[in-house]
Amino acid sequence: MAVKVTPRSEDYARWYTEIVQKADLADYAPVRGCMVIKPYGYALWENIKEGLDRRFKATGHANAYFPLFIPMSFLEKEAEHVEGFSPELAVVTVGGGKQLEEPLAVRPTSETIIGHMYAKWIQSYRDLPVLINQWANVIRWEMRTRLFLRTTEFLWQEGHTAHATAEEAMEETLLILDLYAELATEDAAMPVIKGRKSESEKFAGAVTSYTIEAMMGDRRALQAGTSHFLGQNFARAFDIQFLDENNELQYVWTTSWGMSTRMVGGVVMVHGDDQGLILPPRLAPIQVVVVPIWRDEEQKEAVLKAAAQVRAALEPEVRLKVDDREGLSPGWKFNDWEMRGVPLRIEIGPKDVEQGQVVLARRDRPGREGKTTVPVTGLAEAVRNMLDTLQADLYRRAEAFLKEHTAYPEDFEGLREAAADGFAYAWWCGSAECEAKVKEETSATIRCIPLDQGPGKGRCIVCGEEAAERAVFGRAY
RNA sequence: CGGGGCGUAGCUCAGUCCGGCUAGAGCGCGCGGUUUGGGUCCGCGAGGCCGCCGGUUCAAGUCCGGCCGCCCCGACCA
Repeated sequence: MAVKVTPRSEDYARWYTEIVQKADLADYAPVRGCMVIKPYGYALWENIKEGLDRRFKATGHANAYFPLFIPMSFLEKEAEHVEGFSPELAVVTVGGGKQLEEPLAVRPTSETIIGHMYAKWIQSYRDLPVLINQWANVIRWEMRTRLFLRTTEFLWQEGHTAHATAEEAMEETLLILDLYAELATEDAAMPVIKGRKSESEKFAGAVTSYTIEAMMGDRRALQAGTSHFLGQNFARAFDIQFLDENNELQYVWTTSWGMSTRMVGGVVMVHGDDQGLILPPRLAPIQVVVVPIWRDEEQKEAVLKAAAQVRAALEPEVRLKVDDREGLSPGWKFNDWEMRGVPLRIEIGPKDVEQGQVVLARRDRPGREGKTTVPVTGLAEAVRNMLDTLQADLYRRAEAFLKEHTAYPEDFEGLREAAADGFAYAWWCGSAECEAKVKEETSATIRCIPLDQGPGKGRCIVCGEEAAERAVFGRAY
């Protein structure tokens, strides 16, 4: 009965932090800015990971592993790259009790060391393309950290590819962006906007950065995945050259792309409510929880037997848990599993056993409204349908929310209002000055220049000059 | 790095202003009973270097100095 979480409307940041901990996703570690991902949170990450890994492999990528330590000199080889990352590097200067000859950076990302290796591996156009991904941890010494959203150490995948032509590399960059968007929309039920980053927001060392941007429950933007076209910047810095069909020496074209444990935070913030998490069925570590209800031993036996039959009917297709813990009331268990965001609950009591039925309760519809009684015969079918419906409804709800808080302002005042409420699509001339002015006056930034532009031209919402593109403005995480 | 807050039981905190004898509550945990269709109730119990170091004092959770850490808000970032 008692509310245990700060309501979202009262303090969104606090709601988020509390929910992540109370749903057992993560806990603070004894090191500043670091967190422990607990088994339940890790299981959620593993499902995201599997969704990505499957898609990468289906498109010809292979996993490999590169070292955690990167010689400092490597990072310094690409001018923009070092400038972008040096403020947040962790550096090892002592090893085995001795001062190191060359300090080692703990990888903040692996373009440099992978570039170094690619230079060794690539000789001929026959060696291309190289399509490698790695699952790894990285360290970035951030000022302010938040569980999952920005931690000093985080887990991610980073893909690094090398191609013979610019076209092919660009194709790869956009292919990956599509895979990210697919994971977000289909698995995480998270609507996203695919777009290009502005110069000021792009990855340090990239020619062009692409992103998927999602709207969180507080109407702020979360960059959920990025894919970079690196041109020949790293190829030149690391001398990655190959002989083409005409026996001419050329630099390769590279890409890099990443999605991180931040995505877990995104799932929490897109779907969660004041009762706790709401997990999309495709990603939920537990899709269905069975809560047996009994009064005496006789009932207990009958109910648990029915629960076992339900389990047998649903497993292994459905990830299911029977909560047969003693001494906890059903109501307590309901709240507990709601906090953890389990999409579907099956209640089985003596009455149900008697009548050959169970009660299904869907997480996205609180209380009695979300409950339906279904016969045990054909339960598997009903559960499968319900999970599909839930997955679709979660997406629809998030999409409606996104649309509701997206505006198309015509003037600067309108932009100010729209950006305070959510996302604003507006014409932008492309100048850094206009971009900076918006940031300064509204605290909103250009989240991306959407790939999906729609027709026509307009005038920059800031300076009034001709503008060829619309940008999406919003306050960001 | 700037601003604010906080370090006392596993958690949330009271006690600190105004020093005092055996350091408290609620939740959680263990045991027994009672309950179980939306966070049952009762009893008993375990659990503390009061963040760390130093100082003042007959006496420090409490006063003084220093240090460390964490959280929140801003500037940087997946």
